[in-house]
Amino acid sequence: MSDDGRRPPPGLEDIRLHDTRRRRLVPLEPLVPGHVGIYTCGPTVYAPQTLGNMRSQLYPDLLRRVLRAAGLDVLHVVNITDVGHLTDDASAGDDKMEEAARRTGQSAAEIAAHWTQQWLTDRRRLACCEPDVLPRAADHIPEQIALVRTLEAKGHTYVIDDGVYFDVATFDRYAEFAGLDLDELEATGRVENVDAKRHPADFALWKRTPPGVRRQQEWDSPWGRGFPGWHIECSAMSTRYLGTRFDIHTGGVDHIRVHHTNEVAQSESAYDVHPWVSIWLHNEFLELGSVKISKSKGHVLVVDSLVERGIEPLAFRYFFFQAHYRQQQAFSFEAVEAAGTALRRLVHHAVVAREAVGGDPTGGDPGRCDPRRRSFWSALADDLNAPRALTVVWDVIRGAELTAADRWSLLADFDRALGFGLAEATDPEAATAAGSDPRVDGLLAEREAARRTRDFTTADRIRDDLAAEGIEVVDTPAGPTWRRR
RNA sequence: GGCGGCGUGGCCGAGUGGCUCAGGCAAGGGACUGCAAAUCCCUCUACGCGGGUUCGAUUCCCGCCGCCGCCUCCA
Repeated sequence: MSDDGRRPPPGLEDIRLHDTRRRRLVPLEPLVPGHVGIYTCGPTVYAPQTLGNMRSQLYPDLLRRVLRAAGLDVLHVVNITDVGHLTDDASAGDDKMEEAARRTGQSAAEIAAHWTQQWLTDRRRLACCEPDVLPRAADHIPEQIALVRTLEAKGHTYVIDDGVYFDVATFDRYAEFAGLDLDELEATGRVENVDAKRHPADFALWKRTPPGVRRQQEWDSPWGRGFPGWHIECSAMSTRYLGTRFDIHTGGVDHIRVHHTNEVAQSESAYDVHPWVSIWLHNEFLELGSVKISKSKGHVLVVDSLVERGIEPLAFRYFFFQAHYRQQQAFSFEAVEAAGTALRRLVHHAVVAREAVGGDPTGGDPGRCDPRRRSFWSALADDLNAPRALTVVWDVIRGAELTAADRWSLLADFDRALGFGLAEATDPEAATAAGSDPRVDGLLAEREAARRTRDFTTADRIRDDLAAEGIEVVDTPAGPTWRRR
């Protein structure tokens, strides 16, 4: 799986990433040399995951690909939240899964299974590598209870009717991670929402099921029947698979303030570690703009929204690469279509080069290839600067001095990060071979006859008719060919 | 209100104190074609506004305007 034993390609010797905690670029220094653990906040599976959500899957995928290309042994954990994610922080808030079950009449388990599958399918359609571990919160209840007990034993919790809460006053660094002002937070007047909580920022570790209520998802615990709070699952599951300290934690910017702040508080309090996570990565949002309007009509923007418009999912992957992950990116169908056009051309040129050298990626002149290899990988080593990496791709495609061997050796190498599947791709511009459809062959022969007699009216009519059914006629010196559009 | 970010050519978007400052898409011109398509070549348009620092700012500083995000669940 990994590129063990390989030297990193030129430009990828020193990887720097933007750490949210330190608010600057920092060098990647794995806790265990040669190995990197990544924890990615995955979906809460009560609803479809939007294209915006998928952005926070795409950049960890790019990250893991880059790290593997660098010769590191990567363990990528992506969690599935199938319990405990509250609709609201107040005691009135309910579990999202439970609420979805009530709303749809399906069981929480059915809902979770369905949306988990949909999400995995969408990930694959965007060419994201399968996670190495895909832990589900509901499968890790004992770990979560154990962690709450540890926190309780160390005096970081208190119990109220509603459940067990983390006492942020017991963790000095609470405000540090997100640059919070706790006094300010206290003064903002959310007090009426927090009931018996000692501080507005205190958060649920375990929620008790009220007397007389029966939940679909509930477990016995030292604090009574109930379910775990949302934040505790990430601390518990990351520890289970990556240890009490690990290298990289990813998520969306929206998580910095609450979710990740709380994860840090729990984990550093329970394990007496600091920093718990070496590097925190957060992606900015996809800017939906006017598309938001359609969301209120009940249409959410998902991978299938693209497919319905005839846009292939991989176009969105290319679109994602066009902007830096820490920058908001303006979404529009037109922009993704444009990305799709660019990708189609990219694949075309890659396949032409690949065929020309019989698929052998080991050719290429070092004098011409190495500088470009360095440019590409050093762009990605610089906090995953995919837009800059793409410019190298186009330089490789357009560069007149490059041979097919140069091109394919470079593009095959680059595709380890890009993930467009260039080694297996078929040429999107390729013509369909004669003989594959007798009817089309017949029409083309008819058209050729018309062309020979310079009866272009007839010839063009035949071409137009074929175009109307999605068949594009392509004339070549060797005769006409065609392809479906 | 607090915190953070952003405003670049028709669109999406990199980047930089000066060196012809990306790349893609679109558009225009040319080659090729009977005409197209695809491909190739060429071209165009830029750094929100006002000050300041500087020999020189799109890039640094200040102010203003506009946009977005987080602060409640959210990727």
